[in-house]
Amino acid sequence: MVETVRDLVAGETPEVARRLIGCRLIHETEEGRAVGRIVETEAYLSSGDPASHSASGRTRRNAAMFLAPGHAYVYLIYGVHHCFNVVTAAQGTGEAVLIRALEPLEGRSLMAQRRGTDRPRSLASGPGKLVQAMGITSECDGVRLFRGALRILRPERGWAAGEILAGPRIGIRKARHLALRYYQPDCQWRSR
DNA sequence: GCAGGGATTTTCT
DNA sequence: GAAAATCCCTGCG
Repeated sequence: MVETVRDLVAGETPEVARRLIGCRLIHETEEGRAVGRIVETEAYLSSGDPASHSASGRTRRNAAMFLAPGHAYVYLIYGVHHCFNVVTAAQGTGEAVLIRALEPLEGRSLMAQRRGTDRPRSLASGPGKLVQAMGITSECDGVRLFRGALRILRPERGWAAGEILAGPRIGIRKARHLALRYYQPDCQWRSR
């Protein structure tokens, strides 16, 4: 039985990706507090996964991916957007779970302000969107997600996940045959 | 509703 | 030189 977030993120990465669905991501800043429920994730592994940033070793960008489980890995993609990951596996391994979409729970007006839109479905339905909505920046790269301003909470007591499916990851060319994306088919808040 | 293209950093070939 | 774990705007139906 998983009791804490620390336990949760220390397991096998694909299993962690599945278990993060339903957990909440919270960020408290001077602007206010924003909370979202994780509804879509992707696992990135350290071996047999050429799509993973850790596939060709450690660089300055991916260094946080090699920290202990429960750290954040935030990186810039396409030179424009940032993506948020939860580091998994043992320190030095290089595995993580990309958070792809959130259901906005608290601070929706703050999210709308940060996103520049009032459309609820556009607030956090994509990895770049949720980073913007939550006010996550590159300064969050490498922070621990247990007790700080940015942290993960387990699902509320009594909350139950619906059906969770695994399928190909989005936006990659390599390793398309691996079913490492986890999502709820009936969820209106996922990216697609 | 859908296709196409631009923005712009990091890394690898 | 090109591709990449993306998003938004435009143009066209």
